[in-house]
Amino acid sequence: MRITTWNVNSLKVRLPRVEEWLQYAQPDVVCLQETKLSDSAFPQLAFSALGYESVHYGQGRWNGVAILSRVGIEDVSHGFGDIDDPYAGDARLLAATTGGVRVVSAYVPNGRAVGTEFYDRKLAWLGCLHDWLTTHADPSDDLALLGDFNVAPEGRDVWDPKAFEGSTHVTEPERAALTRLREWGLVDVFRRLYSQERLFTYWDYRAGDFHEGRGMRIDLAYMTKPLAERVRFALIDRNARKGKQPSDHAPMLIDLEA
DNA sequence: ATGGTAGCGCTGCTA
Repeated sequence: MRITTWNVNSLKVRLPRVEEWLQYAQPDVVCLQETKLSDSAFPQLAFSALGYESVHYGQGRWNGVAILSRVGIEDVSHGFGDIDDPYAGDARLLAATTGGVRVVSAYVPNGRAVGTEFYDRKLAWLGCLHDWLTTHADPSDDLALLGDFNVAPEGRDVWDPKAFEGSTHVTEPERAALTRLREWGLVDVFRRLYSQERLFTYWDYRAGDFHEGRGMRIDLAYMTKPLAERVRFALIDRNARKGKQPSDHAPMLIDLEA
């Protein structure tokens, strides 16, 4: 089973590229972030025509998450449920069971700048994600949490650690929030396969960052240990960041045996 | 070179 994640930065603009990508990448499951659509504007029929069931959780304009699957979708839920969401009103979390796996598509708040209320609420949101996992899942489950985490887990996950000093995405509290997720029972399955630097998923549109190699690895696949044991291959599809009207993020593919 | 681009939507915000 091929499970994937992609921050598309507007599904309205990106739909032709997503359709093309579905046909050559042949994913079984796709987690999307930043669709920037309302549920009523979500192009369910376009995906259906390509053989995918889909579910979407969106408010329009900003945020928005979706899950596509060609192996069935059941037990859909969105948001943190009973847990008080520090970004209430934003559509940032969607879960569904597909192909025997509990799949979660997540769009972690950006945080804007250290010391702002947005940064504080980003940390709180990551705490809620941990609490939601501990109350809705078990480390022995086959669970995959994929999405745009807006945190680079380590120094090797940014093009130049010195350039990021004092910035969001690399601070100790953000990294500690991710460590807490892993300590509950999740594995960064891409990093487990590849230890080298410069394996990025995001490049700012500005200043030629993509072509200059100035990126970050902030789109992650966190899987419970039973599922992580089934990972056979992983890839960041940098080709999808090239050409006309790309997203600023590249999609990531994870192949599971059986 | 003290910046730059993209998307939303119509003025400036968000990333």
